[in-house]
Amino acid sequence: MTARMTRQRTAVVEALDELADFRSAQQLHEALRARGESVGLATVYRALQALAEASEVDVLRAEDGESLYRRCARREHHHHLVCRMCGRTVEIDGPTVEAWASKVAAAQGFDDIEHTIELWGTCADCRAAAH
Amino acid sequence: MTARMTRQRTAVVEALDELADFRSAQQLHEALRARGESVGLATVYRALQALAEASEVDVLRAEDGESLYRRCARREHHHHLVCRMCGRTVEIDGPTVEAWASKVAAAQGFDDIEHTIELWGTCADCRAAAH
DNA sequence: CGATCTTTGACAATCGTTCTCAACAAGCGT
DNA sequence: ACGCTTGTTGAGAACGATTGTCAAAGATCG
Ligand SMILES: [Zn+2]
Ligand SMILES: [Zn+2]
Ligand SMILES: [Zn+2]
Ligand SMILES: [Zn+2]
Repeated sequence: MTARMTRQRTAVVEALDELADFRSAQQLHEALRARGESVGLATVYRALQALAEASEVDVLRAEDGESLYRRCARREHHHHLVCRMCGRTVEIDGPTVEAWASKVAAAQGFDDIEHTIELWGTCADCRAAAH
Repeated sequence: MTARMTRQRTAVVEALDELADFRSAQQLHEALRARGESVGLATVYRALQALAEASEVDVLRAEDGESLYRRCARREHHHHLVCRMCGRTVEIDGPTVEAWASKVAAAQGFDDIEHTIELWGTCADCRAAAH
């Protein structure tokens, strides 16, 4: 009933901290394997899922539908500007947008409102690399 | 080289118009079958893909990753407030948000900026139905 | 009508993600 | 340190949405 601390779980968290940007489960699995800290793929998925439920990591969907995970600095609600190519991420605050979203939704009689606000682009480095 | 008008393609467009709200490819396929206008599932996917490329339909991803399609009234850029349960959709304009999004992204040196802004909720009818 | 050339559809294949379940190991009380 | 209990792991199967394959069907045009 209590969450147990295992080698695998700490390894996943370490990999997230080390990589810093939004990464897919498979990328993390590969990174762990490369470092010698082998962890089963299913276990990586389970760890990320648990971390997401505990709000320890943020999850977002890439354009192709793959889930990307990141350990953000703030625990509070925020959004992201993400590089499509390398995953580089900037955390974004949008007080105006938050207010706008809830007002618009309420005006239409909708409940249990959630919003998805993400910005995608190509970061300066990736633009340079593409020459 | 030219797009041909076929029974299947017009059937898909008709189903979209009739259903009005965001629907998955499989839901549309089922709706067509129910009406007797049988169309292959792969064909439904191909038709939706073509329509999306031509900006004739909007596509968005449900929380479970499934793609949902809708024939919106406006062709111009806009966003959506969607009922999680029944797919009921309200088209949303957000001039403030548009300005905010491009300013924030540019300030970070990102290029080719796109944004995802979608609102999810439970519509009045679905809330009532859940009694 | 006939030739051309896109489109269709049943089915296989892909791919991210979840499930299964026997082997394993944390945490705990002794 | 030693078992017990019970959550956790991992290899592989299963899943589900989507896409690829390719021979047969049909839209368009002269
Ligand atoms: Zn980049
Ligand atoms: Zn729309
Ligand atoms: Zn509803
Ligand atoms: Zn917009």
